[in-house]
Amino acid sequence: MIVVSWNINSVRIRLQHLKRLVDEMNPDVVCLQETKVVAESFPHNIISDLGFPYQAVAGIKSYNGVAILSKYELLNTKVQNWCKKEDARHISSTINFPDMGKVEIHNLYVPAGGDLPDTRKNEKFAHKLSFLNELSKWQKTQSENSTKKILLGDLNIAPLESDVWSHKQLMNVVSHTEIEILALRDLQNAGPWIDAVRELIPKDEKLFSWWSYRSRDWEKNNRGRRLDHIWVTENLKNSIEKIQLLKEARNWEKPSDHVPVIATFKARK
DNA sequence: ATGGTCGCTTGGCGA
Repeated sequence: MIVVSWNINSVRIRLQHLKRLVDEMNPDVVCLQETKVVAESFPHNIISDLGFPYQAVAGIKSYNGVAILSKYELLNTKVQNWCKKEDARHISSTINFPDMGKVEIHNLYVPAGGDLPDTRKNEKFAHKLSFLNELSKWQKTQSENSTKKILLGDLNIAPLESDVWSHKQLMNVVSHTEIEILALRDLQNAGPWIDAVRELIPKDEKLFSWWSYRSRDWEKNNRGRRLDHIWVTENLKNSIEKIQLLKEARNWEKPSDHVPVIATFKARK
C-alpha cells in the first residue's frame, strides 16, 4: 500500500505533474491539498484515466480544496467543516486495501495562518489555532478502537527544529512558533497519532517538504520547512516500510512549492 | 527591514 500526500497548488495546472508522480511511484492513493477548484470542475475523467476511478473531492472557488484519489473504492466519505466555515479543508474516506484491509484516511489542509503570529492582531492566525483546537477536541471524542487510521496533509506547521532551515530564525515565524507546535502536539496526542515520517527518518536529520517560490535559487539556499505530514495510528506503525519526500519534484517545470510525501506500507503478520 | 513568486482570476487575495 502506497499513500501520497501532496499540496499540488492547483490540480488543473499540474495534471502532467500528477501523471509523472503516478508513473514513477505507482501509488494506491493520492491525497491532494490546494486543488483550487470547485467539485464540478474537478478533472475527474483525466484522473480516472491515470488509474484513479475513485475520487472524493471537496472544493471552493479559487482557494483551498482537498481530494482523495484511489485505485480502490472509497467508503464512508465525509467532508468536515471547522470554525463554522465551509472552506474545503478536511475530507476522509475508508479504503479496503487488498493487503492492509480497511484503513480510514483523513486528508487535511490546515490554514496557513497569515504573517503575524498574534491571535489578537491577525485573524488568520487565530483561525489556524482554532482549527487545530476544534480538530483536537473532536479527536478526543473518537473512541479508540482497532481501526487503522492515517491522518495526512499540509498541516502548515514544522514542529521539530530539524523541520526548518533555521530554528533560531523561524521561532517567531508562523509555522514554527511554540503556540502552533503545542497545538499540533495536542492534536497528535489526541489520536494518538504517530509521525510516520520521523518514525523512519532520524529526528535530528533536516527534512523539508516545502520551499518558497520567493527564493531565486531554492535548492542552493535550501530555506525549506517540513509542513506536510503523514501520521498513523499505532496499529500501522510496524507496517511503515518506506518514507520518501520527493525533492526532485520541486525542480519539475512550473512546480508546486510543496513536494509529495510518500509512505509505503507492508502488511505484517 | 523588505521584497522576493506563484495561482486564480482580472483587481487583489492568499500562500
